[in-house]
Amino acid sequence: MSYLDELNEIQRQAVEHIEGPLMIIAGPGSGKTRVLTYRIAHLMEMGVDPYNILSLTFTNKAAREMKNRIEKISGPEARSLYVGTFHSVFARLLRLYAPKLGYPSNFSIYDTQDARSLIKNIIKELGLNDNIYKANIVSNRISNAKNHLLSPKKYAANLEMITEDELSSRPKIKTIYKHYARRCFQAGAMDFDDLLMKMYELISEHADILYKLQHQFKFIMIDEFQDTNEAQYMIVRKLADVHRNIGVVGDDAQSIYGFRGATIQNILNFEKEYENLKVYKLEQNYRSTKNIVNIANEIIKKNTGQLEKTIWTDNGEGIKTKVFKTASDNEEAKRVANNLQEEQLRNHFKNEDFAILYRTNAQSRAMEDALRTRNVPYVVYGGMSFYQRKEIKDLLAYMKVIVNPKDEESLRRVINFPTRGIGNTTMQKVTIVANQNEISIWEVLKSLSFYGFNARITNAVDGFITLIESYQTSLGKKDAFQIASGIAKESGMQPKLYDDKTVEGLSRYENFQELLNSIKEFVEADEVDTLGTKVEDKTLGSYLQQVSLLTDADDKKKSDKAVKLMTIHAAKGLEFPVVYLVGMEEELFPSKMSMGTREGLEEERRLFYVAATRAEKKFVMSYATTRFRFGKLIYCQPSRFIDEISPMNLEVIGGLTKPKPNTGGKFGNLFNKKKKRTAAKPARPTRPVSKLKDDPNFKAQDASALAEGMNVKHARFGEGTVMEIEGDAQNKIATISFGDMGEKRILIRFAKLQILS
DNA sequence: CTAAATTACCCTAAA
DNA sequence: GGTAATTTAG
Repeated sequence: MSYLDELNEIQRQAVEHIEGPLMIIAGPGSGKTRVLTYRIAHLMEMGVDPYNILSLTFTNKAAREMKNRIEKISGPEARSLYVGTFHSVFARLLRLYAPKLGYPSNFSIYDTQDARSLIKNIIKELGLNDNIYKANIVSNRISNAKNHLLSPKKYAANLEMITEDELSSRPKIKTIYKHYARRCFQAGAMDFDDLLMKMYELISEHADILYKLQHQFKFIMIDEFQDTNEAQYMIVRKLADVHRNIGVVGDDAQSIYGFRGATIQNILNFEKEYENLKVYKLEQNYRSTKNIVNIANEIIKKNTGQLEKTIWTDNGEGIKTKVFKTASDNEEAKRVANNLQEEQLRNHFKNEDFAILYRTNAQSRAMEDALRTRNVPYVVYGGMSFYQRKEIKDLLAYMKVIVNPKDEESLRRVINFPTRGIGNTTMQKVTIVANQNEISIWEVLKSLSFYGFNARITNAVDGFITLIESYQTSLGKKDAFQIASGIAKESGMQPKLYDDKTVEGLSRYENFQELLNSIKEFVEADEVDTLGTKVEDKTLGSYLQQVSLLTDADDKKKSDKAVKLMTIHAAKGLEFPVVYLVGMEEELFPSKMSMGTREGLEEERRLFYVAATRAEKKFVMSYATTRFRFGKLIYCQPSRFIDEISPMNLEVIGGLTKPKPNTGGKFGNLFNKKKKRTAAKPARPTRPVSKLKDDPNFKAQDASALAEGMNVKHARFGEGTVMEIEGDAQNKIATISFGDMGEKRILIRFAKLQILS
């Protein structure tokens, strides 16, 4: 049992814990994953059947890694382990038992976008004021309810929820929720939160299923326990109720998902609920320098009420953490990029040794620009991810409709894309009919003439239905790739994308092809799915089941040889030799939204704690005194978190960027092919030029731009002045005066004018 | 109905 | 700064 020798005393005790509940409080870098994996390997060594072990994580990546590591120790029998994210494990179980709840077993999964769009429709249909009932406020509310296991009925009867809604003058949310739930049900669809709530319903209402699962999962492990919400905890508690072999691993100081219902109560309850609980505290940090550990400790000390523990390290002192003070967001990005290249030259760090972390996804752009001009390869995680792109969602929607034609959101996406003469008015009428008869949109479409629609529309719709149904009949016979590539062509989607030769169009086509390739891989690969189990089933249904829960952090093709850019949230559980934490400004970090309450602010502090403890060797912070937000310049104060660190741990560096070294070819690489986000907008085919001169905002001075042979297509004044131009003035610099804003030097890029100074 | 042009809106993190 | 929604011209 050589693996036990790699552990320290407490780690070993935790690994050797077999029966009964246990809680591992694991500080950052304390070897938590190692303990988790070794414990599972050890259980198997002690004769526990891997089939009886369930291990839940928050990301697919963590699940996959865990499974691989166990397989290395224990061999192929590890494949029978049930390892996965809460969502993917529950989705898989729900596929088996969905009919018990009245759902089809090939139910669709609605992502946040789908859910929002449906809620928006419902708000409109109910005739509510969409200024008050904003889709994302309502959807957050519903999500919140589900995380607390409140069905529409329970919600309406819940005094607290109702009062809150009334106080915010949104008393109808309960009605919207009711409609939303019914529509999802009719569409045979579950949203992310349903995967939890319906799972709970399933085991609450069906004793036989509960019994079966309780006896299957004799040992249950939960990673990142501090991030579980009520629904997740209640499910697991029920599942573990017979054997009580439940092990949780977590760190209250790293609880950063309060916004999706995570509650520290789960850890506190856990101690009460399980009397013979054994607690193991892993306090030694093997990851970071003393400087970094000190900084993290200093910050977290400001929080009240945490579990008692002291994180310490035997590692070297390390260097002081640098803080860059810069004049603007772009300066900040340049500064970080320059420093990064300096570190590469002087200390031989590689691209993949760096992570740039930020509080909000929008901050990536400046960083991307700076890295791109220096030819430093990078990958951005999160934000507008691959699976959220329109072209990807559209193709997936076709597939989802084939598998589950009742899926309203997917059907809406594709019914008129590419255009086939079925417009908004038609769909509005169809929706009304569907609602009146309490049937799905698909069913209405199937008998349009019965409901009195005219022949032209009926024809168009019939064509669509025939197309979908022809693929439905081959669902059992053809594999996922055959169907996907077939519908891609036959729907006209692929040709349409192919014909678009604009820069964005090319990139869309590339993405589209990439999705098809990945489906091909899914079909051909003798591979494992997100749960790490071998997939024999290569049908479309099987593919869709797993793809709905993928994120771009799961993309194995994302390079290991690049600088990584991500939010702090996305960085949880990861480690990097050098970490830059950018945007250390009040209202950004801590976020303005969170500053109102003590709990909010404390969660931001924990977030800082997570960020700092990602770093092994070097931790660098930066802030800007001005920044563009929503296209507007704002002034920023340094984050209070900087003040909460004693100056002896920091080295503050002010001033402006040094002239950047020209590193063009030297670090050049073929690899960073990523396109500019603000990609070239080739001049549109001639259409009437905007009636700029009729615009009351049009200023005579702008005529100077026209005078230089540029054809102004579109102009936006006031905040963030932008003009779109036609012609070949690109990459030239012009001077234009803007009335009271004074003169501006302007770089004409990609048919857009950008103000330089 | 379709496609371009224009405006409105986002304002934190995500499975 | 970027997209989704709405308005307008064809």
